[in-house]
Amino acid sequence: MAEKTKLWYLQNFNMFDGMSPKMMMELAQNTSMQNNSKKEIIYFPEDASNTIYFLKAGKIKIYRLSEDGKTTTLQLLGPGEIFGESAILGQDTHDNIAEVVEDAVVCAMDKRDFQDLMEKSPKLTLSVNKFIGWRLRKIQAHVEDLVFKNASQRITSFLHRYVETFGKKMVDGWMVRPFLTHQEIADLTATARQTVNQVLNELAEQDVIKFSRRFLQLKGDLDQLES
Amino acid sequence: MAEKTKLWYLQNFNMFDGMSPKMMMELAQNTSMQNNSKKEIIYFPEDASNTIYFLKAGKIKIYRLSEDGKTTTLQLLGPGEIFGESAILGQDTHDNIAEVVEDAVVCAMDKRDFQDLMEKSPKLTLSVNKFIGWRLRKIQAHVEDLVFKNASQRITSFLHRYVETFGKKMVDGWMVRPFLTHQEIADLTATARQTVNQVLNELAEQDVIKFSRRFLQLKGDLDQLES
DNA sequence: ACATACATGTCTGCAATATGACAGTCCGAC
DNA sequence: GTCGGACTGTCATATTGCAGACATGTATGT
Repeated sequence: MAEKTKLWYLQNFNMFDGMSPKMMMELAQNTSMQNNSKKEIIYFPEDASNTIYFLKAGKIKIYRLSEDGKTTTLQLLGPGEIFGESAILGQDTHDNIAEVVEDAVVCAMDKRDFQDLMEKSPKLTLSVNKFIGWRLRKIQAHVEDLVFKNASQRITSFLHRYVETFGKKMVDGWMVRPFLTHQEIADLTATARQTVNQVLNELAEQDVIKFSRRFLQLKGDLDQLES
Repeated sequence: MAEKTKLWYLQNFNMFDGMSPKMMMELAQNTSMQNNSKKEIIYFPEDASNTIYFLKAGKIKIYRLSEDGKTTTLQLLGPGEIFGESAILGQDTHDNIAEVVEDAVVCAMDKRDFQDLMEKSPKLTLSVNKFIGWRLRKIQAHVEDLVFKNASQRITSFLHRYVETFGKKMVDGWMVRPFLTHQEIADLTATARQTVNQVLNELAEQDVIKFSRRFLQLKGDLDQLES
């Protein structure tokens, strides 16, 4: 693949803001691309953690399974996000499952190459630290939600984040497309599928949202989805 | 304070393993010490995050309050652990409360000094990354526990970790001293004080543990405290 | 067009655990 | 040594939201 094309893939990651063109070229040389379609698994727990991934397009979920087959999703990631970061955090295996939720374009880089780059560029190291801090903050907020909020508050505030992150602002509200299945939302919010269904329909009844399998529309302002 | 003494304070942190004596001296120069007694608060949410802390002795808890006055403890830290790490992760305020649980000796270092040091020592950077990875793993496991385990499993497996981390191995089991209040355990496991009391007494009934306000004794092997 | 698998909608009962109340106990401060 | 506050032990009661059942709806491929 032409280096120019590779460069395109690496753009739009905040992490690489302010990097020299020379660095970016080096980055591009060490990167490989892949297209992954829905339901593909990028890695499993216990898989060797040698690679760090950059998500260029699509959505990825990071989740865990319990022994008795329950699922909990830790994060839903969109374009511009990094995953498989355990590779650069000194772990040699993954802890989670990474699965494609919407057809994705993923850049993969060997952890050694990335670490070499980090050594050369303190700026990059700083960005990485920021990113990790952000990830840590998000998961702490997740814990707080699980402990302090009830099921319908968790669902509502998830929808808030979902619309905020993935939605398009319209004159009269927001639109996200495609939408998730109720089961996916349940896994993200540690609730039951039936509860998600109920809350969703209540919100529609109150004319806050409108939804189908294909889309979620928020009528009006984001703060209507406050717990 | 003599640099030698300061050095003593900085020993026993895995993070500094393999650092050159010269580096260690530099570290020591930039470090200040403090003794904090039980119930003292080291920082609050929204406090400026300029300092990174090393816990030399005692215990610290990192926790959050909800609007309606509930508490959830994210971590209980013992000697050798780092906290306030948001300072080096690009956040300018803290998100949590850090409070002394058992009289503590704390080393504090300005984040700039620490970052300078990191730039000079790739080895330190690597250790820091490892530490952050470890922290991330712990909190992910916390989420998993909250979602997959029931109250009594959470309490039991917390006791497991508590004994493992802070206990002394005896011929016939383990001993931890001092013990926590039931409310503290409740906050750590997202359960109610009364539930903790009940589970604790059940375990005592089954002759797995023995406890009082002052100590917790595990009779026999750690794996008796498996969920 | 049909078959099949998957997703949604709705109800009902049940189990887990929080909450509130209150008595008894311990502990440190004075 | 005693007093007050905090911690522990044990109820009874309330509530939340999960689980199961099942009908309906929708997409996909042949």
